[in-house]
Amino acid sequence: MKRKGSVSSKDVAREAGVSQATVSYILNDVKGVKIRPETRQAVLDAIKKLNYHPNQIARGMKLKRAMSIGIVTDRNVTNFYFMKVLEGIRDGLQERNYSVNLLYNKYDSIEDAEFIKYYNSNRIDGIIFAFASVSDEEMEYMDSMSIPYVIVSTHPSGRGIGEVCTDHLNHIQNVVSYFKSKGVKNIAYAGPVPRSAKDRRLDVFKDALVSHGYDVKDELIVLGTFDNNEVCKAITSMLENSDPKPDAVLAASPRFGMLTVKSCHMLNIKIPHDIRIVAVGSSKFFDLIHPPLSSIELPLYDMGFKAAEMILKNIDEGAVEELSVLASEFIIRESS
Amino acid sequence: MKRKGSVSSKDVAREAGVSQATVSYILNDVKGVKIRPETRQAVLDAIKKLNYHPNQIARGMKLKRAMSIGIVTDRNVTNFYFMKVLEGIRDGLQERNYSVNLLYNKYDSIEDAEFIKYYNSNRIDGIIFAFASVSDEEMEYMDSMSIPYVIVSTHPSGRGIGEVCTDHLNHIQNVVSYFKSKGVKNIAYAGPVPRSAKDRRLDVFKDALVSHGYDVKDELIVLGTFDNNEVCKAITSMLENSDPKPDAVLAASPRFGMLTVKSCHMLNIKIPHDIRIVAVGSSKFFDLIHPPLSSIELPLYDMGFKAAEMILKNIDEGAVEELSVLASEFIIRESS
DNA sequence: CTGAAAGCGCTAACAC
DNA sequence: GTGTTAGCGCTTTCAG
Repeated sequence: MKRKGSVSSKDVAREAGVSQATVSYILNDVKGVKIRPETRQAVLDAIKKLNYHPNQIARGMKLKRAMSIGIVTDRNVTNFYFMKVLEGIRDGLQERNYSVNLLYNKYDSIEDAEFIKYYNSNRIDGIIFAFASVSDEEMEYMDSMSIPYVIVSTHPSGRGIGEVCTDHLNHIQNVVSYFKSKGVKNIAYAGPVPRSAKDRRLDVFKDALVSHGYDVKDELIVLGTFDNNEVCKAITSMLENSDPKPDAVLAASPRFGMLTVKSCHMLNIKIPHDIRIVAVGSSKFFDLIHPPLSSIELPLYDMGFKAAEMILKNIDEGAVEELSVLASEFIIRESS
Repeated sequence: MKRKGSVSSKDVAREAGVSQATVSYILNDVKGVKIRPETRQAVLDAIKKLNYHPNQIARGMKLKRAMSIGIVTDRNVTNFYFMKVLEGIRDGLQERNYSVNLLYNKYDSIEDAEFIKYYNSNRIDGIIFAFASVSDEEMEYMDSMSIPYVIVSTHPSGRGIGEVCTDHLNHIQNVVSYFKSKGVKNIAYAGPVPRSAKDRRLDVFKDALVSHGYDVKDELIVLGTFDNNEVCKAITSMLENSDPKPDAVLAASPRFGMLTVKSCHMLNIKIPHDIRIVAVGSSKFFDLIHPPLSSIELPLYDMGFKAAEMILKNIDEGAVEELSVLASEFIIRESS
């Protein structure tokens, strides 16, 4: 399959009666180089006429840039987050003419991780880990190879630099406070088993309880697995058997939010009449269920956009930017 | 930011005491070229020792290939589908060392659509439209420029070649038949206003009704917009006011499935006791609600994978493959 | 202000 | 079997 027109800057130069260099100068707005207006116009006309498009591969070759960023995520990434973040990343990169190269985080030995290979073979100039689990080993390795990367995640990875996350934990206080203002007596928690000490959701929740004069009752805390059925069982069991019964639940993630609602439906518990529910996280789906689920919405698009800015800055200047914490928002829908 | 090692095939050649060409031959397993085992080994050793990775940009430059495929989708693509398709595409491309370049379908004039620009500037070698709306104008333009592209969608675009879709329509018959076997008297339909004559869901549904001896009752057909609230209103209104009332609903998409369930919850209609529901389409979310929603599951991963194969074939051989129709599956969960 | 020429890392004739 | 060499399309000194 041959490429159609394939007109090069050489063709443009010939057509305009100038040299290739001049074309390049004009195209890249090289500073310190002044081009006579009529020359510029001639070149511009030639470009139009020939429908010329600079070959980015060749450009990348010369500049030793792939003009592309690897976005790595886990397989089966929770759909709740990913697309919106990707949109932000895309737009952020687009402004500087970088493109999105989607990769997955799966490998046996770190040396032959896909994203490392891609970097080594010059296919990407840097990496954004988008809600992927990044191990200390990985970070160490990347640092040692001085591969530019940025991590976007709900909570800080501990790296401290080149990292985008949100302040959603702050809102847990607000949620508890909101529950209290509604006269809630017993607040339950449903969330995943913390996979690392960095995940502060449960701790913050407990603190919030205490600071609002609630007791911390372990039987009102459900820590679930990846298995939806098991989680449901755990939640329904808590809902039925605990004493006292909760009249509010904080769900630590979108999935747990959905499953809490599901559990209530199964037990015929009325939301928000019998029990109020708020989920941490964003999802379009919160509007597709009854009642619409209140939540702490993450600034997903902005997180992606910011991550894009960061990685480009990192690549350009070797600049290591601080941790960037973006504001989330407590949105009250009908479930609370 | 300088690149770390940046060792080239020239370095490998020097290290192994051979020429660059030999290195290239070995790396690419060029047919018709025999290499002495010890030479090969020496080169392989040198590669290991120097930690050499071929520069794909340079390679692409020589081969006039970007080694990358543009995946275009609509902004705000429904998360229901996209990630899984993407996974299939990725894996399909990966096998041949092509990568995924994510693009959005948004432009004023087709000539400066992002995907056209990307193609023209050699950043992508072909395009996969993944659940993006592709207009006739677009197809015409792409064909006239002989840009390789493949369309993956639920229903045929009408192009007839270079296209991946599913046989989910066939299952609509099965669903109606299933409803009948359960003694259902009145089947309603909830789906989006058909945006093109290519969308045969409603027609097929009507045919299925007739062929199973049901009457087609217009008041049991709800055609909704993109606005979730409006859709809910329309469905609840149908549920409450139609005479006779439906005791089953076929929802034409995941979103309409979710909204039908929501409407029932709002009206306190018991599923599946009072009404049975089946949705066309796939979503992880069907398991996160009560009751889990029966559905016609699309082979999303396979669709992506197939699309990847197709586009590569198209690029390599200029081969235009036929329409590929993959099998979907009627999965009965608890809602029906 | 503009042009000539070198070279990025790789592949593919064509030599030997 | 393996080496020589000529570019791919672009940017960028360095001359003029």
